Amino acid sequence: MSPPIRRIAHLDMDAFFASVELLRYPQLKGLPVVIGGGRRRADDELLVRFADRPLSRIPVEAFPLLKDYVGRGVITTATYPARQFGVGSAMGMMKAAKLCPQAIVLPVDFDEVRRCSRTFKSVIAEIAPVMEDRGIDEVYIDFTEVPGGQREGGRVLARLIQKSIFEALGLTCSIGVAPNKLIAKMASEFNKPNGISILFEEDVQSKIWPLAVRKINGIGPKSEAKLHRLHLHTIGDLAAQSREWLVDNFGQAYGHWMHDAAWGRDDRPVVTESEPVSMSRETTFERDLHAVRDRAELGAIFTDLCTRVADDLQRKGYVGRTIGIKLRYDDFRTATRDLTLDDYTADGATIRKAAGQCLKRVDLSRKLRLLGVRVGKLARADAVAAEAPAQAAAAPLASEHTPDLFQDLQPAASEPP
DNA sequence: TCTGGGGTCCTAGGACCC
DNA sequence: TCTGGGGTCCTAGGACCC
Repeated sequence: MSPPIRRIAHLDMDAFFASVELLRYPQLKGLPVVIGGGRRRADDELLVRFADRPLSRIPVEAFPLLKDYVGRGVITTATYPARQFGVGSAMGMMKAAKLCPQAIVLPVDFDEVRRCSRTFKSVIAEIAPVMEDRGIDEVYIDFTEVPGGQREGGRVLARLIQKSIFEALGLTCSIGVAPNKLIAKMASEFNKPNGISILFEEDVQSKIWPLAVRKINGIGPKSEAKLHRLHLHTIGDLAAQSREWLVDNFGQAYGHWMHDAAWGRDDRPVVTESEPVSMSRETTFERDLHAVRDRAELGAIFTDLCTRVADDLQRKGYVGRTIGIKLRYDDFRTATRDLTLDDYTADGATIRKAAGQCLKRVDLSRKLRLLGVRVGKLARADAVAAEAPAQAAAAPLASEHTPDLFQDLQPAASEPP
């Protein structure tokens, strides 16, 4: 018997956030629906107005429309009918409203989406345990050693997984099965929605090379633009370049990676467990704020962000040593500052104090549109407590700060730019 | 009317140590 | 005193992904 051939699957839930909403509002099936944007639930009013009937009986005409949307949000997902109009993920809501004003807008229901995410992943794990989490709606699965994983190149197992997820949730997904993660990821897009695509090594030339370079997971808008300037458009164009030429133009690491990617080579394993590196909270304001003129408001937001990161750390059992801030100016430039402490912390006041130090080192004369707080260099709280019990116990800083203020930033803000 | 929020990884310079 | 290096940590920014 010959050894099993490596078969890796990539599974992507179809229009996940939107599909989850359609479970609740089946009357919207087949219509252009867009998820995302608002801070406030756009359907709140609906739920009050039609409190007397089941959600599935709320008339379609009553739903909020994209043309009435105001705010700074972006689209998280669009249903396939909405995509027909050119609306897509990460697009600003205002731009989308121009393309498809009649689309229905619904906010993200994170709790429900997370619940569905856990369910579909546990359904997969029961069938094929070597699974890598790639975010809320995607996973890689190693089919190689799964009984039946080799049949028809993986198609039989992929079908079983699709069917099991549909039975558990009523949601569809698309699956690509290929010799590695890189090709599987591209393959999963071939037959969307509710599709399966099986690729082998020998298909790279015919199925992968004609695709745009941007289809490679790892080539983003910047690299795409640079490749276009060099007159390279397809993955085949990329594969035709020598390794040396790519290294000369894109650097050691990226150049070698690009060459391998273009030839469909990728030996990354499917990783079933990983530890977080950082945790952060950030928020874009409803209107741009000024460090001095809107001091009180900013101070409250800043303290709240620190508190929320601290809660996240404590809830998940982590502590961190590097505290950082991020701000985005009204012209969309981004600045970050960070500070590494001697001791690990998950304490809101300690984080607030360190973040306040960071704030003093950044230009605050321009208006801000976003503020964020990050904690990095994470370690498990129990591991650190076991190593240094005396330090972990002491937390004398909690009362040092009044809860409002952005007062740390006043001196720097009053200096000339 | 521009462009969310949560992440990871890489690069590059300077400090500091051996 | 000069010259040369290697290694690690810290910091800032940026590309990319979901």
